Amino acid sequence: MQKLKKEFYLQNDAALLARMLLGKIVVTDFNHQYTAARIVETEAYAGIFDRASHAYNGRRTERTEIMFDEGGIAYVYLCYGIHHMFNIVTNKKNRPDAVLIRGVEPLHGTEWMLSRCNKSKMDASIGRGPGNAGKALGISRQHTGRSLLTNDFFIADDGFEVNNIMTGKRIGIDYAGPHALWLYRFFIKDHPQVTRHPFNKTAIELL
DNA sequence: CTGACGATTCACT
DNA sequence: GTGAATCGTCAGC
Repeated sequence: MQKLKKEFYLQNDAALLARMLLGKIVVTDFNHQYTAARIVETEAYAGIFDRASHAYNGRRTERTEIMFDEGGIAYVYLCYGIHHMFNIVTNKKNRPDAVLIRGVEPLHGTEWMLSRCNKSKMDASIGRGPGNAGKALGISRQHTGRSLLTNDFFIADDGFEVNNIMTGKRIGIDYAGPHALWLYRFFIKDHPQVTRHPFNKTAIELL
């Protein structure tokens, strides 16, 4: 299992990175609670020209400043006062791109995931949806800005080959107007940890 | 300081 | 498909 290097995160095509992150493994080992899960659904948020992005039009705030930093760190923010959304910051400094991790397949440390999700046995909801994915991995707002090149928080490649990649419209960004039509969501076809949504029906398979 | 809202989830009809 | 939960963030005054 190979930890992704800094150069990977510095690439400038957020959509391509979102697609390449499918099949990779998120590893967290906070407080000696080792958990690992395979990424099965992502969304790209592409810099200052993307109306769906928090960094649209170059908006810098205390919260979004982290997106303007160099790739290879986490951007985690609170949504609806409940859900901690885990993003991977990409691209060079002052190019505020990010990839939202929307779904993961649990691989290791399922006992920790169960306790974090207040469940007694595994089911498809563990890791499904951006809120649940971060929750299962123990990622919360306090991890925003954290490097993904450390030993307790990183992304790895185990050589797994993803076959059926689908792409479609991003979810929950109606406010983005025409940019809501961009095919910036990527997921593994028919995977149990992929968000159930009407957009899945209009998604198309990549060759 | 205030009000409106959100890159969601879950239970329920 | 509909609606409530819940609070940090942000723009505006």
